[in-house]
Amino acid sequence: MARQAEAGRRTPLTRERVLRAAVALADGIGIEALSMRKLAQELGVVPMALYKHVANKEQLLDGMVDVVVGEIDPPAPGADWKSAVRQRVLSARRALLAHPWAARVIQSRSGPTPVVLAYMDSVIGIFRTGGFSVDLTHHVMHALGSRMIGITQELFDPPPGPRAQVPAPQEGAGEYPYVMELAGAVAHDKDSVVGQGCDDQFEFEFALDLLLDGFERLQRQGWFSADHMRDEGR
Amino acid sequence: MARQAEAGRRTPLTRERVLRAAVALADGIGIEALSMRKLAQELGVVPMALYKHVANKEQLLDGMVDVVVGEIDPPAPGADWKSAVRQRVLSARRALLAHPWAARVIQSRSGPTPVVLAYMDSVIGIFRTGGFSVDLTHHVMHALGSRMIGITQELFDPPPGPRAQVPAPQEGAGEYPYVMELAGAVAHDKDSVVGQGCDDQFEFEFALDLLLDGFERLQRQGWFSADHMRDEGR
DNA sequence: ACCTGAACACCGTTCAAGT
DNA sequence: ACCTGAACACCGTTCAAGT
Repeated sequence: MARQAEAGRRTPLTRERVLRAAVALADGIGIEALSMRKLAQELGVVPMALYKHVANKEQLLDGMVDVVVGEIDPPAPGADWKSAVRQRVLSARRALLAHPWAARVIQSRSGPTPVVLAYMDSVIGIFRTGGFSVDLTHHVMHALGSRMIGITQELFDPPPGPRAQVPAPQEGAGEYPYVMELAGAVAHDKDSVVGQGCDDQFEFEFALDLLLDGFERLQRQGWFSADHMRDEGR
Repeated sequence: MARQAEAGRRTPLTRERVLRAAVALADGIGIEALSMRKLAQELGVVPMALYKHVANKEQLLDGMVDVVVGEIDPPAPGADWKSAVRQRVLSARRALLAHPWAARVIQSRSGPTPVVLAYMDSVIGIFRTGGFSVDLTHHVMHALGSRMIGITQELFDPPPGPRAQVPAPQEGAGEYPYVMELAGAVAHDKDSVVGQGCDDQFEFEFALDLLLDGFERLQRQGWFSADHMRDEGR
């Protein structure tokens, strides 16, 4: 840390350097612990110096998201829409998994940065050139939601340490019979993988493929949203 | 506010009263602005008095989630699994929409409270009594993710004010051609609803039904996860 | 034994004073 | 003109002093 601070005093501060340091710091100490003050310290700089390169903390977080989104592989040329989308989304997931804070930060943003917008544009483009109507593309993009960028929308964040999200077997066995049945079966299934709960990659692909298969079915049958609207009002 | 503070001094503080006040305050001023200090002030009480009823702010947020989840309608008896799940999830969505901060707070929790666990148990129960295997139930619960509790997994939070998430038509028209095409079509489609962007309810039900239809198909064909595992390792 | 005010260790950001 | 230290207006929570 002392060495980094010293290097920081030599090399001039740039937006790029600020963002990369912020990403590394968040990787290290977690996003909640990341503060302007600590980031400045890490760069061997007075806190106010950061405000020359980012307007405020919100803009810092935007920039950090851009760094992570920049790590997503470019789209594979010449693939059919289904495997192209699949590949893109799974690559996004890999990028996000490398930065545990990224999914949460992306979701806390109130709007997309140009970099994120470009990513979305490319995914939309895959559907459109794959034969999807504008209408259907619109709805499938909503259906993908943040899964489009590799985010698993689980109900609870994966606990950082060893799994202990479900109450111990004896307690709650009567109150939550179905939860216990399910938890028991999962534990038995995966007892080769010590301490691990569910196979998150499998679950992610399961849901993704379910959606992609659904999209394919709708596209083939020429689905159009007007067919499904319930009355004039909408 | 002065009247509330006075009433607060009379009525003894209870966990219930603290939680209800916190929910009302978050509804009013937003979750970011909710602080232990402001909540205490609203109740006409010194900040430290709150710590008699909630251990810390995390536990306060847990309690607030429980209040919202308590507003979800009980399961409809005698319905088939598909409409029972559908009804439950849409009711959860109604409850969450009444408290704009709720979805974000639920997702920030690291584990389920007993109240949330009971909700999950009831949804799992619908699938199990509807003929789903433990295995398939496990995977469809993951596929539903937080949609199970009515959360729309959009990439960005719905902007509070009038929509302006996409850059103005002239700028970025060349850089994001597919985004612009889609945004243009949506704007044209819904120009009866002034200022509104997408029909969030329609999008939510579109994705939900896509998933439920997929679940039904898998259940009918006796899907089993082992068929789809790629190698021994998992 | 209970309650509570002051204090602690932080924040992000402003701003005026110094170079 | 630039840079930066001190200050402002907050946090959640601790803790010792007062009743």
